[in-house]
Amino acid sequence: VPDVNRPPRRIPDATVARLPVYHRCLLELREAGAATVSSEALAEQSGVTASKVRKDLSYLGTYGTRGVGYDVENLVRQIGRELGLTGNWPIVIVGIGNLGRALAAYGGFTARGFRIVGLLDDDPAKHGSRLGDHLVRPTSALAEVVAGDTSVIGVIAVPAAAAQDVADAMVRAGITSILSFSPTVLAAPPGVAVRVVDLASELQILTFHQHQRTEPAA
Amino acid sequence: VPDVNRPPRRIPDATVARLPVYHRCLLELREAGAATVSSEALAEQSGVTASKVRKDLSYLGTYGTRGVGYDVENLVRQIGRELGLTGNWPIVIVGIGNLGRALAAYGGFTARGFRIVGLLDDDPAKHGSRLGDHLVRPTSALAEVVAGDTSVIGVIAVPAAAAQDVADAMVRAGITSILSFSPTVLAAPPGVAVRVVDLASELQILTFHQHQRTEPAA
DNA sequence: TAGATTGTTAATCGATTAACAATC
DNA sequence: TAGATTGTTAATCGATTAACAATC
Repeated sequence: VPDVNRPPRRIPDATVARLPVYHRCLLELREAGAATVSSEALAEQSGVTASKVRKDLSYLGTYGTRGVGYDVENLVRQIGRELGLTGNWPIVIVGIGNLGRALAAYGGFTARGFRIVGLLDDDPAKHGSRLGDHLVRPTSALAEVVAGDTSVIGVIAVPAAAAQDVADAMVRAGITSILSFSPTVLAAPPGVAVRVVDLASELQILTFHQHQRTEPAA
Repeated sequence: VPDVNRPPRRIPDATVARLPVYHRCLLELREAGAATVSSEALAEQSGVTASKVRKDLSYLGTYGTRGVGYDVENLVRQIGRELGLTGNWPIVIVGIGNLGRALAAYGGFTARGFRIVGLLDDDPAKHGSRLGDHLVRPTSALAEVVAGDTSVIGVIAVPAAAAQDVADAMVRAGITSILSFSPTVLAAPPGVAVRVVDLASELQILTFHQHQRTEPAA
């Protein structure tokens, strides 16, 4: 009887955050016809160190071959499996303003395995307007759109003042993964994963460094 | 002669990334009429721990009062000063597709002290079209728009395949801070700060956790 | 004075890095 | 076999946390 191999499957957050980058680079490498890739080459393309690449990949399993490198096709599959990239994640976007419209039309989501299942907004003037394959519907349709499918990912692009209400409604509808572009902290119960991308904060982090460089002797 | 106070002005990256959040919360608190705030209250509103708030703020200086808390007005000013928020950072957006248009119209940039000085795109069909106060111009106008002003922040929203070329052009034009929404790693010389926000990667990090929860015994 | 809350310390935790034995 | 490259170790670095003396 072979030993039941129970790997300590605890992948560090920092590693998880880099897996999508590796995945993207590997897709490009495959596209370019590469059969194998070394940690050195993948590191170069991903903008990290080779040491980091090897350590990160070692958390997933032993997929490399010493003296050779990693099989591109296999590594794409393994990282995709780890990230749960089944190629078919439903997303619902709430808030069809400038940003929501841009997200709805963004080809990058479709290309990376996501499909929109609903576009919601509470402005009656927007209801019924068509965006791609979808009609804009009221936010109250959230439960209907999700329909108990806990794999649906909620995307929030409403003004900050409305974001918490939308997040609450998403949680009530059974959503457990939320990506918000509203510049405000969101509270959510333990089982719900929330990521906030604040575009202005990203710029402000840049101004900090710029400011440090231009006025070094503050 | 008073001792020349030379504080070890090295602020950790993790702290810098949180300063915009504190700043935003403090603006809200000020709006709500709060004169002072405790680390506990600011932590609650910022979604972090009180210990973290105090440690972070201690890197900036000694701005709190024991037994009382922090003066909201003063803390807004101090964090703003640290981030270099002069209320007038010029940004140029290259790539006026869905996302670029949304960014150009995004009120959050204006509200947080940024102003657009140029909208550029290499599609001739877009040239001359008006977006807010600006006409869309060819990317070749970059040097002219920047005009040697190294405080200009470059925002990239072109397809991944074109992003490195745009980044190179920005660097040539004298830009030293770049925020890219193109899903690709960007190479830049040492003095140039680059941040990449990859929208699809953000979703993929969520699918990892979702996948872990739904298929715990992989 | 008594109660509240900061600023800082020290311990812990997690992430990065360099080095190299293992091995293809 | 010789050269290349992984997987892993151990050291280092940076960030978080809890605790509490200082002090308003």
